[in-house]
Amino acid sequence: MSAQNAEKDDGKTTSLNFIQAIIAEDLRTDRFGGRVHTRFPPEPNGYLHIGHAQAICLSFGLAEEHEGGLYNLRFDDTNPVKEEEEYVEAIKEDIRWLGFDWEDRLYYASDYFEQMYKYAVQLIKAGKAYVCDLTPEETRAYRGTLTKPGRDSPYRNRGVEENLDLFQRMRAGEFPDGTRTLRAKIDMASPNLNMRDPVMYRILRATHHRTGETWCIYPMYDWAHGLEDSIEGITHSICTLEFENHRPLYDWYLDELGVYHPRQIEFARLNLNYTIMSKRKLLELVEGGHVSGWDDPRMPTVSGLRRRGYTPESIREFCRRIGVAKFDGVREIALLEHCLREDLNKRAPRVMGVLRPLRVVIDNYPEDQVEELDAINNPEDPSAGTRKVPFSRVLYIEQDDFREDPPRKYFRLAPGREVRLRYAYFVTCVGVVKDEQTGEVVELHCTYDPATRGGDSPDGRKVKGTIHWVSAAHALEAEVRMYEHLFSKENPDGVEEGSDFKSNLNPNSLKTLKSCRVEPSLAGALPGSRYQFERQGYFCVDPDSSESVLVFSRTVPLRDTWGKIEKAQHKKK
RNA sequence: UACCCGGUGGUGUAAUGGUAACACACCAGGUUUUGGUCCUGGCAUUCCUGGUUCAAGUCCAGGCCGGGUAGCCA
Repeated sequence: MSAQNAEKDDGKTTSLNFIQAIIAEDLRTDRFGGRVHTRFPPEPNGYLHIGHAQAICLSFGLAEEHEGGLYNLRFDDTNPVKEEEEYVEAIKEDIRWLGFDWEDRLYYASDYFEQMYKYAVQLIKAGKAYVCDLTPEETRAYRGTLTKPGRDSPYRNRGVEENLDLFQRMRAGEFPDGTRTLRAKIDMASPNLNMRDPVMYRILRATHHRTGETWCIYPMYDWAHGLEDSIEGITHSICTLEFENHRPLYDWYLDELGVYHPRQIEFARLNLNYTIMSKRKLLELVEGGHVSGWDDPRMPTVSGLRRRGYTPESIREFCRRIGVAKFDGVREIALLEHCLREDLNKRAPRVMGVLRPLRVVIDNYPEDQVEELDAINNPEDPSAGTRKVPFSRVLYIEQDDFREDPPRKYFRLAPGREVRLRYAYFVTCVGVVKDEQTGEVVELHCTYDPATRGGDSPDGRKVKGTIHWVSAAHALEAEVRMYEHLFSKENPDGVEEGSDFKSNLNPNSLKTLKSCRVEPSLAGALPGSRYQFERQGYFCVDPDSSESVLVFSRTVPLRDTWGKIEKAQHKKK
């Protein structure tokens, strides 16, 4: 066994991803005293999405898989103009829902502001930081460009005493916003622009959600982040690829200060096809009314996925399967949906629900008779047991399950054809009633074979199709929201000149079906509960449900082999 | 035009100098009281050119292609 491979309980050797390999190496060389301690550091300026979920699963998972490993939740609240308490609570709820427990290790960057200030003073005293009076515009001009080196600020060589005095007065609120900054004295000619005397503190008067008006100077990300990691004793600070260019600065600050030095490791953030992940664009969808809110079931937010009916287990499994790398590729949402179906198949109780009802009268079934038929709750889980479903003379079936003129390979109901009503009887279509004006099929007449009760034919006669149904007199009315991908293009950002991602919004991403009928066992179903509507998909009770109306979201449809056949037939024509 | 980082089937991930594998997707078949699940099979891969080596996806050099970086955002 290689030193970089780990042995699991089952004795199988599993390969390590590149981060696990780094950690294994650090453990081997005793770089951090045998510890593994990670963190997830969200800025409380928006809701978490599936990309954050991956980052959480990664960072927290890395700690969980090591004996004694720990993980922190830390709010990186260094920019009061964007951050709000509301987001803090939402983020905590989402992470808990995903199944992680940070115990008592909840931290805020703002808790370290005083310590950070002291560290800044230390750097000034060491001649490694200075107060700069350049305006933001001048600062930009002095920085140079990607190909041209920058120029030293005229304030770069102020004396230590003057810097100390000015910095203290910045904190005391003597200067207007934006008039001065504290900068690290590094190298204005560095090919890495992050090293061209980066700003450490800016003057900013804003009410901070935790520290209120205590501060009018706030630390910049690069200065703050490594200190936060250092103070908390983080060993491996996992972040996304765009911070790779910042790592030299992360290291520089910690080295100059001579403090405990965690290791920053970058990975490729999650991209999903048919999905956008940018906070800014998601916000635009919310504010533009293109979705109902951050928790709209079409949103890739954790709260949206939750409302859609996703299970935390399926999301964690997805994050496990996509792995982690430095290659910035695009994952297929089909894999997420596969993980979802796999989970729901095992646990979701089956029920019958008719989305687009078509009335069926069983001509030879007694007028007032009602039978309670046995139905299996979950064929994948015998312990889920059975339930009773009422059957009577007038039923509803799915409009899609009848064709007056059935195409090849269509196994469902058609004039003269016999099919099985699931858990009930074999029925044969003997009559079709149409609307005289529109020609639309409005009612079917069938006969049933009493010998086939429960769905088995004693004479061994076969039917090609089994369809679902509900008893008209017993069914509950329900609203069902049929969701599809929010975008109709794999890459929503791929657009013509002059147009933007919103032009790729899928006009069919939500279709609301108002007069659906579901079996009576669903009475009182609680928001958040998930079901499989047989032959159709997985559905979740929406919080919009009330005593009087059940509202379901379609979480994900079942695989649809017939749909594929039909599509292929259309193509041929 | 500077620096940093990448490049393995359609998609993503593995192979850690020694038979290029796994999952999803797709296609075909079987089982089935869900056209679901499950089972079987198929498809198809190391960016290019050199070099080192008995042996290179892996190491080296050069090229090509892609991404990131010029906030007092994170």
